[in-house]
Amino acid sequence: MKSENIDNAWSGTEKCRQCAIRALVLFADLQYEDFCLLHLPIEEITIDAHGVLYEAQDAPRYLYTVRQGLLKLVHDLPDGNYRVVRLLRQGDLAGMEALNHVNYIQHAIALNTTVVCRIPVEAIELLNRQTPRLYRQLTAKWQQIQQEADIWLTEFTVGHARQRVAKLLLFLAGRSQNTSFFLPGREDIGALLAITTETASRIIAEFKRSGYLKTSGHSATIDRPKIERMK
Amino acid sequence: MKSENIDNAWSGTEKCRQCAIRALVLFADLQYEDFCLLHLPIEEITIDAHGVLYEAQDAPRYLYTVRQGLLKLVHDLPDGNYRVVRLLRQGDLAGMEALNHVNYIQHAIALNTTVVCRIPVEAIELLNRQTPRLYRQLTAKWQQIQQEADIWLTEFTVGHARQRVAKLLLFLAGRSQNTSFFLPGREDIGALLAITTETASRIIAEFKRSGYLKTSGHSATIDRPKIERMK
DNA sequence: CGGATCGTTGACAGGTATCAATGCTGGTGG
DNA sequence: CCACCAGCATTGATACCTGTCAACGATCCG
Repeated sequence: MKSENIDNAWSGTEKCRQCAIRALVLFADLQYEDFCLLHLPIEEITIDAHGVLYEAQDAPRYLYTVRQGLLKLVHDLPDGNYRVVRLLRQGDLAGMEALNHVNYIQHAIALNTTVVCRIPVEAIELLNRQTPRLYRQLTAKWQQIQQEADIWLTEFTVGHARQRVAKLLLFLAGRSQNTSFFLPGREDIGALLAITTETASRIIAEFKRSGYLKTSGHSATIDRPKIERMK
Repeated sequence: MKSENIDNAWSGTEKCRQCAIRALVLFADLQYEDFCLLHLPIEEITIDAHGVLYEAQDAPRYLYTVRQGLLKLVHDLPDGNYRVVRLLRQGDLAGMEALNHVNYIQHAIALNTTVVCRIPVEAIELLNRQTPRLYRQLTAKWQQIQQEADIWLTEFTVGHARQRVAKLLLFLAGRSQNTSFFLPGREDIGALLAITTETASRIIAEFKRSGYLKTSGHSATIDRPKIERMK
């Protein structure tokens, strides 16, 4: 389920400096001498679909940067159901609770094959003590999370089920044109939008019949203008 | 609408040190010498019900600590409706976006008479450069906001309208027993729970008829066990 | 006192949840 | 390689809930 490619500290650090998505992530502002302070290993971890990155109540020892793939943050409900409270993709951070030594609040589960960088909390804390340049990125990430949570609340929990599904599809399709994206299972779509699995299925099926959406396995493409009009 | 009691920097600083809710807020960890670094005025502002603390798109120059009262963060929707994305009360922070020099995202509006401390962003930034002791509180607050947003999402947007109203009442009543609390107008309740004003009204009225809820103006008390059972 | 705003209630239509049955498909083992 | 199975997706029937539109009562404030 979880296959780790372990690098030693040095090569991990070196990889961080050369990271293709560095601008997106935590270490964007760091300079050469800052990287030299990183003595704890940052590991790149690959998780298969349905694999668990961490569970709620796990000891919060790591912070994760998503390099590829899609993760869901799952909040269990007392009645046995669950709600997906966020989707994480390239450049997003998972497990920031760890920085406050609070247990993880939700489960982080991969929807498709996902690659993350696992950063020990102590590495962040150490770096924070030595250089001020990390804080800006940290607070920026926090605020981004907050902002996205608010958008989530106003986009995905308001209006009729058809409109919510349309918005979700646009979110999943992202900014890229004509490229395919990962379409979650109907149960997850339901948990994302606070609708039932059956309703999610009906609407997805309807979109497919109308030609607004084409799928092949979990890969999908949309007719963007048509979907936009349903919002 | 907005009545300001302006203190000069020194007395404001002195008041911060002696603040009754200091443990709840940003300056909990600060020591005497840290307070001496505060050269910018922190003002205490009183806002009447329906008063506006700030509006989305306002220049983000201040951060606010809620000392008393209740604020709603309002997100306008394209269709002219609005959604309340958070409620702020004693010890909460409003306008943390300002720390990242991002315009305020929502409107902050008082539900009842509210007292806040207005802290200039530069004061925070200055303090951050001089002492590391503020960061822990700041990140703790960010994380609290994130966590509450997720709880909001799972509590207030899931289940039937009756259950949502029950959860909201429990939230508003807080931990205190038998004390009255502020009950927002039906339109706000609707915007909080993603239900219509009419549905909110029906359910509140039903709770009142059942004796689970007693109101007098905007002041209310609940029969906690009964309400708990409706969740 | 009167008007404006807010809260309550009714009737009805439409949407969604629920329960249940039937297709579909990818993966497994013979 | 194929048959089979388990899990997922789809679809139908129905009841219930909520949104919508509309009217009326209550309350606050000038």
